[in-house]
Amino acid sequence: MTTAGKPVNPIRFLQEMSDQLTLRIRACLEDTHESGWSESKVHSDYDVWLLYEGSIDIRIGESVHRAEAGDLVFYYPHVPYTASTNEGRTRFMFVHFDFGIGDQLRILDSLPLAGIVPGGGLRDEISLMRQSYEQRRSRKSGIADLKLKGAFTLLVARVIELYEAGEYVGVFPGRLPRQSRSKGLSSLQPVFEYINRRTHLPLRTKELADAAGLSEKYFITYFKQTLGMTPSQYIYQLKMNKAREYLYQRNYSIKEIASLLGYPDPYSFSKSFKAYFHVPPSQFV
DNA sequence: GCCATCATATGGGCCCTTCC
DNA sequence: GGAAGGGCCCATATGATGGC
Repeated sequence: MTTAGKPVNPIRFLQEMSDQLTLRIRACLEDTHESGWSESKVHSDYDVWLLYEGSIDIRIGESVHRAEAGDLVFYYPHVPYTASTNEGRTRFMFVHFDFGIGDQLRILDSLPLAGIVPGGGLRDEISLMRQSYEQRRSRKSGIADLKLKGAFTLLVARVIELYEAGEYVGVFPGRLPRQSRSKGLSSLQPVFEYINRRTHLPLRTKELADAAGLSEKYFITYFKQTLGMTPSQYIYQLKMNKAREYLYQRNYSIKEIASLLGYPDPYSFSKSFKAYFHVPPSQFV
């Protein structure tokens, strides 16, 4: 997890906040088009296409990108595009979805994922996705929607993983107009670093605001706008995730963990832990 | 976009008792 | 002895609102 002093990139943030992430599929359908088909659209949510057959040219601004059969196309919200088929029939699955934390439904905007992901690195995940989709379509499983969501979560996670490994970087523009006015996660980078260096100490919002170079009140508003949670909620979740890890390691007493996480005593830590996990730390593992 | 004020809610420190 | 749980109280965080 977090190493003291090490910068928190958006992927590390996703990992640390994974308990709180929500992925909501708004629509998942297949489409078939003959050559000559074209559409110009702007979506209000994330949109992924899994191309089964044929190829599609996607124009965004002045640039044109070609997706071939097997590729995945990832669109970010509010980005106008024109898609058109080439020779022969084109078949693809499209998925509209939200991916976020709390009120913030566009948490992926901090990562350059929008673009055409070569299918080679996604073969297993796409296969599972198609299988789950087919089960839902044929109503073979009573929990098909849940399986589809699981498969799609794996697929999105794999795209993020490819980006993290340096094997893929999206080339489509991907910022919401509203967010382009703000500085996003990058301006909170000093705050994440500050928090990571001091998880063993009590942290005050005022200190974090100073680290960000903002007034305390504006910092809270800005933080919540960017991450969908308040600074104290973020720190609380971070500490609880760390507490869980320490307990799994079985190397520390409750008292030691309380101290490692900046709690003045084990009572306060225990109270916080139970409020979060609904189980006292002694019974957690 | 940024900041200030104010009322209210909440977290956390401390202490004590109880339980195992 | 270590940990849980509850009560009280205070400091701090937060939300609402409005101004520049």
